Amino acid sequence: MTAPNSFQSYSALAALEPALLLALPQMSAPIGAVLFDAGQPCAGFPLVLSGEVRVSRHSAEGRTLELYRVVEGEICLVSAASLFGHTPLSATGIATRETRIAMIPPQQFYAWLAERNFRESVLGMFAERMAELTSLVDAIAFHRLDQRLAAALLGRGQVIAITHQALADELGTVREIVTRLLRRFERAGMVALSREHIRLTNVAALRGLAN
Amino acid sequence: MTAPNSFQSYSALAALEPALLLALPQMSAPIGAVLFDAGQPCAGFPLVLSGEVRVSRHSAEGRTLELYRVVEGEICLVSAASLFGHTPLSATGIATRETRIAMIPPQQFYAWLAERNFRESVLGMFAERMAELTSLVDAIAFHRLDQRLAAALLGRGQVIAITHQALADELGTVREIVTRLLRRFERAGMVALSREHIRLTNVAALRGLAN
DNA sequence: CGCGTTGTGTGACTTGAGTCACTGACATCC
DNA sequence: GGATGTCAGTGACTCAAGTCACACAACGCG
Repeated sequence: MTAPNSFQSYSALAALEPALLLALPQMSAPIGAVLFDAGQPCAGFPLVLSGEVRVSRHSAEGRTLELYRVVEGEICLVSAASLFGHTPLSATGIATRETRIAMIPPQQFYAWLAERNFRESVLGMFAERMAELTSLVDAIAFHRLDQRLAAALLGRGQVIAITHQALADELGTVREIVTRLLRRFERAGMVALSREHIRLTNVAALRGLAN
Repeated sequence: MTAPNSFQSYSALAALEPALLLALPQMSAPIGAVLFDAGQPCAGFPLVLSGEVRVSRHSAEGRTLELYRVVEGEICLVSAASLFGHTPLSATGIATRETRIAMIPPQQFYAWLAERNFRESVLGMFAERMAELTSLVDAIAFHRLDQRLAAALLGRGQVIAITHQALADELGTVREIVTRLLRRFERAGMVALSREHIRLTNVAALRGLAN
């Protein structure tokens, strides 16, 4: 099922020998599978060939906060940092759907970093992720949850299929709060709610709230 | 005043030609000087030769949250990320005291990244900082302010000379809250307070609170 | 020494967020 | 078509954190 060009969404890999890429160990994971966990050493640099990985931190009380998601062609900040510093992983990666990844073993990864093309591409994507993480810090520290929820709803199309619990896990809060805020949005005419579905009825207002 | 070995606290630079290092532009900044600001392009990779730089985000309401500090021998995560990605800086850097820095111009920085020694050292420090930033996210999202304040007090010696406002700026909160929490700590026998000074009287209890 | 500046302490009040304990609504699978 | 599990909605309550508006002490300078 893995076509020779499964890697083509990674520009970082463009200049590398295709045979080397095909020799990389691959694995597929079902929805919900834990691909790596905070505290563990990093097994290698993951390339998402298909599917999606959710990277998050978990609190002692069972709450969850999403740091970012990785889809085909993107890199994982936490894995990269862990490899760079030979330090344990600082977050957990879970497949949000059936996901296929290839792993670049650590030694291979270090060697490829010597290649200008690979390095600059990886570091470039790395930097984007860093900026996102910094905005996340800022959002959590300075913005109210309704603003963050509004922001989370935007850019996913008109109709969003998601449970309130899943939104709570993204935002680092609990289900009841998401429900309450969504109902407030609904009363304000910004969204229409139904089981597992949120339809945006006033995108401008949501955008205004999100700033 | 810049001895030829001002760079020696940077192991990343050990293998580089000393003449190149001495040719780097240097500047000194007084306490409170803004060395770089969020949104600007990054002027180069700063090496702190002496002094200290505080890197923080600022909210619209005038609150401040410290991301990390850079002293001699350390690197600046935000500057590095900005250079890697050719993206604007995502935070602001301010000298906390008289500070002397050397700037590695962007082109020079990219060139040196090709050197294995420089690259691995820079990326290694980068990774440590990333892990700290991830813990910060987690702390803000999941921990109460008293816990974070307790943590902020530890590891600075028995007697800390700082204003409540400065602590508030580190934690991303306001002065009154810090005052209130510190008084609570005092009543619980954990600290003794006096103008601009906090003396830790029960480190174990503070550590317990901080987890 | 007097006086402005800076740093602290506090009380009253507001509000955002989380917890608890339920009630239903819907979905689907024997 | 009842039984079961997942989602969603809600009211009552608690609490952490922030805001406002002060009072006042210590400092340091002319």
